[in-house]
Amino acid sequence: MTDQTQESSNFILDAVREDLESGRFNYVRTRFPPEPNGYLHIGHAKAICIDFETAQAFGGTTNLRFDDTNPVKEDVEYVEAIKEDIRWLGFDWGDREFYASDYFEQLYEFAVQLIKKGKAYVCHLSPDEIREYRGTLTEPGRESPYRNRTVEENLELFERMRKGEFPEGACVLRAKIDMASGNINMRDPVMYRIIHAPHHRTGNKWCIYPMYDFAHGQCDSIEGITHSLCDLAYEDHRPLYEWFIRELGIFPSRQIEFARLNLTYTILSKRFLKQLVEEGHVRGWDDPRMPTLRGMRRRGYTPEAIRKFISMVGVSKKESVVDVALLESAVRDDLNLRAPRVMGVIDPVKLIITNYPVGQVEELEAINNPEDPAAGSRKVPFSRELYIERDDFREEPPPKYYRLAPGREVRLRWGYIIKCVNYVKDPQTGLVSEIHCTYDPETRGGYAPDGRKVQGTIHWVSAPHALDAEVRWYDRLFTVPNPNQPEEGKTFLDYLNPESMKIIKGCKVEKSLGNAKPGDRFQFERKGFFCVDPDTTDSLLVFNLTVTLRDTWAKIEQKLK
RNA sequence: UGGGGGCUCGUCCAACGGCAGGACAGCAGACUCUGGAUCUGUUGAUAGGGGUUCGAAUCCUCUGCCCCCAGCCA
Repeated sequence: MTDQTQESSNFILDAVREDLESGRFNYVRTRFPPEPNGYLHIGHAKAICIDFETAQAFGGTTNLRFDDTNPVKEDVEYVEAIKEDIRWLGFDWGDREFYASDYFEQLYEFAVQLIKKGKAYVCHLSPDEIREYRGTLTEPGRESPYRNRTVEENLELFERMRKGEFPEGACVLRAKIDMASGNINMRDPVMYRIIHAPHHRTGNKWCIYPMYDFAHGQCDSIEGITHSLCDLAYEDHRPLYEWFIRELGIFPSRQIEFARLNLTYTILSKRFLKQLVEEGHVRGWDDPRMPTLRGMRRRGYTPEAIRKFISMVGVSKKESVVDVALLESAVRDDLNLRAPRVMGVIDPVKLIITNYPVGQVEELEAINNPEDPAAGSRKVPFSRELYIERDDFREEPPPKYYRLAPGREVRLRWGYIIKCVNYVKDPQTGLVSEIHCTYDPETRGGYAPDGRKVQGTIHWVSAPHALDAEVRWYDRLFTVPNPNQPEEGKTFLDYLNPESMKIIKGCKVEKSLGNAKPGDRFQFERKGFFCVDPDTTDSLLVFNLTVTLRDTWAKIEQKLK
């Protein structure tokens, strides 16, 4: 019992604990800092969980801070979407919602402070020249000719930058650090650049904007963030993060980096996801095949399942690719406990019970969720004509197949035991078009009073009562585990799975689904978990396949081949 | 040939000088009115060499491999 709840620790939690014990900090505050330039995906969910849960573990709080320092890439549309997704995931930042742009004035003052200390200067080198002066990975850079201007001159120039006296690209403010540093980030990094573009929050108030490096750490510090948890990509930036804080003499937030999430059979790069949407490879940011939180939500994944998955993945500094099967397992595990069961026939074939009275209808009782007695039961209509799954009947059953076949018995879930006496084929297509069975009236509810064993149980719907439905059957978006590493001459697009979505029309589902609402989740017995899509109309139910059930028979059948 | 990181079952994560463990996946079985769920069992790993130590995945050292950094993006 207790081993089950064993507290899962990780290197970040360890570090925070040490900081508290050593007195480096006496409280914990983290932040989740998205740039409002796109939609959140499962990779962000990892960061969100780590940020919020690390703070929670020590009774601390987490700020939501939009890193809006580049007006040309950002939009309010995204801030609303991001907030919505974080809330959906189940995290609450209370009133601690901030924007880097809230601190533009303060940041400007910090810059002035550094200029006065002789630690920053205005540089007129062009972008190309800056790159050239920066040196290479193996050669040191050279100092800018503008590096040793007087404080007064720098102060004046920087003020004129702010006033808009220069066009974009004319000059930048740089930190004066070390052009020979092995760490390229320390070779006089740009602190401010000129962008004559309106900002989604500050409008036209500013035309100079701080770079990430000059904004992030200072914002952390201003907000009293103790632990600034971020991507491994920023490891190289930590010396700079600490340099600014030290030179400014402000609150010393601590940056700790962890490995970002990668998942098999998908991509999590914002740029590539955008390409999928814009080139029409998927139907939008909320396409159920997308690894975005909106996509997963529409697909039917629950926030609980996603959080569970993130906790199962763990936290480390090792770059890794997590098997998407782990995610699917978390989703099944969660849905298994909460999704009501219903009967839905994806690929229907007509079944006629020849000895059942024409016109007779019975209401049979079906349990809603065997995992949850509180879910109760419902009545499902039964009649002479049913639909069953085409795959649940074989003219010539393979070994170990224990569904319906000529002369064989099978149980209709919650119904009767039936026996196949005949079947008819469509001469045109060669497909079975009708299956004729007799039922055993003694077996109502599925129980055999004589104790005879009936191995197979199949799902069904009453033909005259069934509702029409469209099912969108999803598979992996890509055909290979790691589309991020294409072969020579290929791109991730070459690995798109052409069968990632199959639209199946003509499905038949039980009557009780008539009042299902978009977002409702069900288990179609023996098939999988499905979620009602917002495309559903009064006349047509549309379901998304969330995830299939484990299919042992499919494995057996595979082996037989 | 600069700087910063990383290498433990197929995958992800533990083990913090003391029996290499868990989850997912796989395999085998039990049970079952979902070939679901559940339960049981099981396969399977410390990158390599040297050293310290009673004892090393863990400490030291050498080697190898992988990732990141040369935006006026974040």
